[in-house]
Amino acid sequence: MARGKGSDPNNSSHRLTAQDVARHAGVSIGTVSRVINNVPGVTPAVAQKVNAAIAELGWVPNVAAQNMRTSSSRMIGFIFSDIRNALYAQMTKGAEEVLAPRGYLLVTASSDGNPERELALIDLFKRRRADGMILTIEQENNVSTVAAIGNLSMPYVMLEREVSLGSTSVGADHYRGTKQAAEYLIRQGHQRIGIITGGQGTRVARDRVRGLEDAMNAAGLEIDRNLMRLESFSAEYAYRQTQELMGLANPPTALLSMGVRLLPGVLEALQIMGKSYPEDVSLICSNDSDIARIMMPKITAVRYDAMALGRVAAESLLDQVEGRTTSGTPPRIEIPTELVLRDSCRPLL
Amino acid sequence: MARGKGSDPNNSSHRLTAQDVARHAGVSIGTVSRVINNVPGVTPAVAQKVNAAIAELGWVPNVAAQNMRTSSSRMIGFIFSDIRNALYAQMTKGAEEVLAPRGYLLVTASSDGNPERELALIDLFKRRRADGMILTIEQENNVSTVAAIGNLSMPYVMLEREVSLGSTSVGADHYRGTKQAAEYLIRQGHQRIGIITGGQGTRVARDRVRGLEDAMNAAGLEIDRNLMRLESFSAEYAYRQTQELMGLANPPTALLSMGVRLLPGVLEALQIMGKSYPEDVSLICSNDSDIARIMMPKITAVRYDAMALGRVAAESLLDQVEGRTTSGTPPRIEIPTELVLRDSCRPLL
DNA sequence: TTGTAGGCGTTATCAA
DNA sequence: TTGATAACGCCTACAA
Repeated sequence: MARGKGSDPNNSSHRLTAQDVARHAGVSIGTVSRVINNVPGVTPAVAQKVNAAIAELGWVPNVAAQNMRTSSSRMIGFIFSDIRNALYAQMTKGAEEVLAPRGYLLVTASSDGNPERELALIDLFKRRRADGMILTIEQENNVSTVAAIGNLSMPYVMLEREVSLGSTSVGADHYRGTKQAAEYLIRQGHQRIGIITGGQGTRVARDRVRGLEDAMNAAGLEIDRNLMRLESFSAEYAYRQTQELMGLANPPTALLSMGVRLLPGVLEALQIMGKSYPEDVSLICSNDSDIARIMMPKITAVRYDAMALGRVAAESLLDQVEGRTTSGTPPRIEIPTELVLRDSCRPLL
Repeated sequence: MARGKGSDPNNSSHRLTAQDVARHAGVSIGTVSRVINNVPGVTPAVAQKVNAAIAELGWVPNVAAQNMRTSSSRMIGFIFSDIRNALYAQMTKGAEEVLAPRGYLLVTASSDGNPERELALIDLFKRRRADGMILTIEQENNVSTVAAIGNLSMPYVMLEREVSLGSTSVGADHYRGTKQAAEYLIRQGHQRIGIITGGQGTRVARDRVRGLEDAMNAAGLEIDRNLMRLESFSAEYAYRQTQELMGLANPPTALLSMGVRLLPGVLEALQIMGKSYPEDVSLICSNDSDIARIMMPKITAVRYDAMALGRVAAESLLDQVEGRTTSGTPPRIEIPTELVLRDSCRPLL
């Protein structure tokens, strides 16, 4: 079943090689190789013959053999927690868009955020002789993970993560994004701003918290640590923390939901408590999503281009892989964020 | 940058091979091979020595060489339109969950629904000597695509698609899912049921339309073809068609939104027209999603397990790859659907 | 411009 | 049980 016999005319049971093509075309194997690799200096007529033979026999070069000879797999590994997270799917699409046209195979692998699995995946891509890797690990400070990365003998790029190894890192400007969101709320008179986010031990989380703090400090407002819930990106976490925050004697008047998967949890919690936004609490989310656009009222969002993140990471990685690393390669590349104003915030003034 | 020197102690500039390990362990290269492949019959003490040498040198076998020798890549290709579609991300995760533990690498590739790109991707996986493929092509009746699939000399499984080549196909039971949804609406007194969906030329679309038709016929209701909008899965399409349908002199009293990406378009159209559900129109969507659960009122949905789809496809494919194909392999495997009742439908009686 | 032949790093067969 | 050695299919000097 589903095991065709191919379109091989002289259907011998032996797998086709360049040698067969050479024989069929009446040339040598070297010429076949030159033709398929576009090595200049082959007589057009000969190339013609070879291509005809290739087409007629239906031969495809054995990539394993090519890889072995050239010791390059033309394969890039991309490790993250879970492809079902829309963010990673978008990054994957972006990376694929730059890698595929250049002949590289992008291979993604989900770690479920498990550090041991991350180690195993890094090892996997080493065995598979990937030409490079894009890494979005769970914790930037996990010793064994960082050690494994440090031992990597291939180029890599950290995506939305940063380790102290001097490696190139690509990420969105969450600092500015969060600061801008907070400033917008503060301008509307909010003084108690809650934040729910995850990614502890990553630059993403640090940048967001710092953005909020800097905005508060600049406005001379007091920071209430109890309004910061920083332990997870899951919807369930958002659900519980929203209930806790809104149940406080002195609840926040505005809430920052920073992380794609959090918003459904926040909304569900508000619904079950009979609270509504922006009346009971002003709401800003990150990243932008269908939900933010569709909900009534529509939800103000910190938006950034996740596909660009993947694209830029891939480009930067290829620069390293192909040895184009311009002397002053920036160790950090930032993708801008944008505050999309909608109807989920209420002025308190 | 990001180019470690590895943990290789005797840091020679030459890449490690099994030969180096053999020398270091004082055995022959054949023994090294036997150890890493767990070939029975190696003296434990010798295996010990070899493993120590491997660890000390930090050697990892060259997969390209292994692939070439064994002519197996332990790689499975998965082609679909776009990884950003949540459905494909879920299928990918499901497939990865069965393939990874068994040592197979899952490689996904987005075709953007472009038949030419599908052809190129099929060719790509042939060159890369994939051990098998999971295919979710755009049109089941595209001659060149089907020809390419027919010429495949490797096992494959069609996922949510079906071609007349006798190949195994895995899919959700959209027929029953849609029929059940329609019956539920009919029981509530609806007689004019609109449907928006895409995937023309795929079994998915045929099954859905047939499900609706059978339910209508069984109830002795007349089918209005003008209420069927079957051309695309995009949100924009849903947006336009919803407006058209609801703007009809005699609009549908219920609407089936069959396709993950359609719902936001439907909702946006209703909002802009100042219509609301279930008052102005009853609504059922497929697949279930955060949006369906979070919107107020919550939206009744045809749910199915997309990860299971990926899992089952991968298992069925491995059965073929590893030659386990039980004589009576079912050519079609169906994943059940379930109607999740919520608050988006209004009885007309 | 084209042919020849060595070697890439494994696995697997055959002896020892 | 272990060692030597011939493939696997291609690329690439080097020769012709």
